[in-house]
Amino acid sequence: MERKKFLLLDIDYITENDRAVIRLFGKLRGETNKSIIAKDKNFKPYIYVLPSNEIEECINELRELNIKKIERVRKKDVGIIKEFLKVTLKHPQDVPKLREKIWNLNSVESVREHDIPFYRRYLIDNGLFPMSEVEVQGQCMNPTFNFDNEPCIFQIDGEPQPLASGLPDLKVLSFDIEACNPKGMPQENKDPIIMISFSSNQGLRKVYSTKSSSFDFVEVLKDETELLKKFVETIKSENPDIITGYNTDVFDFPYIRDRAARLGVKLDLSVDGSELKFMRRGFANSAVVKGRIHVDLYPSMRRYLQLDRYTLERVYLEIFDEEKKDINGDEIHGCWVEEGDKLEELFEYSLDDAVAVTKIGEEMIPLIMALTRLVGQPLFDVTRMATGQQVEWYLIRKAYEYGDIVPNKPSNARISNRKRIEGGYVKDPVKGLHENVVYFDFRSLYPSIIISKNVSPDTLIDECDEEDCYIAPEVGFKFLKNPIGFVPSVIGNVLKERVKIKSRMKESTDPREQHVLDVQQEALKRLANSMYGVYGFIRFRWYCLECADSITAWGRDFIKKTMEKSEKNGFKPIYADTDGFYATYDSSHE
DNA sequence: AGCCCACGGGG
DNA sequence: GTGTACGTGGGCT
Repeated sequence: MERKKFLLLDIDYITENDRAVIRLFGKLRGETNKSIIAKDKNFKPYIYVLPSNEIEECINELRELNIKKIERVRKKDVGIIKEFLKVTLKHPQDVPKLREKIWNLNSVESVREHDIPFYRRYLIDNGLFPMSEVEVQGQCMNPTFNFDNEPCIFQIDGEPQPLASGLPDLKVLSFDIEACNPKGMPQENKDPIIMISFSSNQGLRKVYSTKSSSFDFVEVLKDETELLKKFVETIKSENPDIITGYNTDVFDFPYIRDRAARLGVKLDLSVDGSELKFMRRGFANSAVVKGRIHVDLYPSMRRYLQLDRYTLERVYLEIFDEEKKDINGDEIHGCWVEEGDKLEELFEYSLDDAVAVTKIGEEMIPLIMALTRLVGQPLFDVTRMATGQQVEWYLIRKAYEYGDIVPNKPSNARISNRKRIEGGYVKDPVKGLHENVVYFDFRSLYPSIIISKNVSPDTLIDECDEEDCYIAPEVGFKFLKNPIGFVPSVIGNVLKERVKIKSRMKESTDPREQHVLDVQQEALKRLANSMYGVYGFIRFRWYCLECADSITAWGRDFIKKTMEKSEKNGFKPIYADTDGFYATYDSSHE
């Protein structure tokens, strides 16, 4: 029996002989650039069933559906302990097939945790965190692997163990393609790809094109087919852990897919030899390269920066306070046909785009990784999740730890019935130019209200003695003082953890360690910040209108009282919104 | 005011 | 893939 330690990059499952097999994609520790695919056949999909009254009858009805494994379990549901049935199924795809049938049984009140993807369930139940270290025990399936980028296939036998891990050394490869059309955006049915640029965090700088250049970073290829083959070859030989680009989910990868399909080029970019795939994620598709993490930086930038526009140039300027070389889209065709200096400029611009992406990646990926380790879902997924979703998956993991059954996602009908909540207190601004302006920041107001008033769906109560609960002003909703609610407890732990890390930062004398800790506390801050408005987010599993209304009511109350106090101390409030208020200071007051 | 639709990024 | 998911601003009615 062998043990392997590796950095967990990604996870999925495949079906072998009708059985679901989890695949952990990783990078072996100590062996640089060596990939591993660890397979686990021992994990089974399951759901929870809440019986309507007679539990034995429910078990019998489930048996009639040819379900073999049914266990009685006691779990909390919005704070109340209930007896559930844990129903184990054969294959993840049986869940969507059977849940409707089960829900319709007379003896069934509801079906729970039926929409947690299989690989996410695996991560949660085994306590594994992507971008952290994992140890597995088992046997190597291809012990003869010696080829440079051939992954080690490993059969897991026993439970994978999560390990504490330091900062991994990852290879990040960025790319950018150019194609052009005399007017407007290039069309994949007629406009060829004219160049592909690569840049890596290990110094690679390369442009491949079907036209030549005097720059030595440019290599000419005889046609577009060769260009696309070179694209595949470069990714395989560089063997990056992360592939980055800007808007690559929507533009570069789909364009490459379409051109490669026309020219008959196989896009086997993945670690397991499979081809480039696309996953539907609502309106936007995302490009999947198995075993490598494709990070389209565009959605992450939208989330992390507060800007008017999110072009690569604008984002670059914001992060580095430096203008990036830019060629207007409609000039590219001119540069390409005109050749000469204009073409040389285009080569420079194309490489510069790839390099800019690498630099932005180096800046942002540490934070993205810290957030990934918190949320506990694959980095690929986390970069494409809205912040509300990140909070939700964080809470789903916590619910598992706390022994709580996760609330179901609201149906579309329920979403349209849910009301968006009334905002915070807003005071119309006093017009004019003000001097000596100070800002009172309340951004931490909402989480502190949630914690101090124990605002949670499981502490919300209709009738209660006044001394045993907190009563929200204006709206009058009541929350039990004890026990501590699920969400307040989780937010409390996030804030406590952040305080701990900040104090470790102060104690540390190693600037490298300080930086790592700083990124960690920043991720915790962002997570806590995202928890502000979650009760009012209509698609949220823990949506609670009473909670949201109560929080803003306490918030308004608090802001008004603070403003009154500040006036007594010589400040004149001039404008207030939910997050704080601006005031001028009258020095004659002293 | 409320509904529908297009847009973002990319070349 | 235990899928099918955004938020907003403009034009129109």
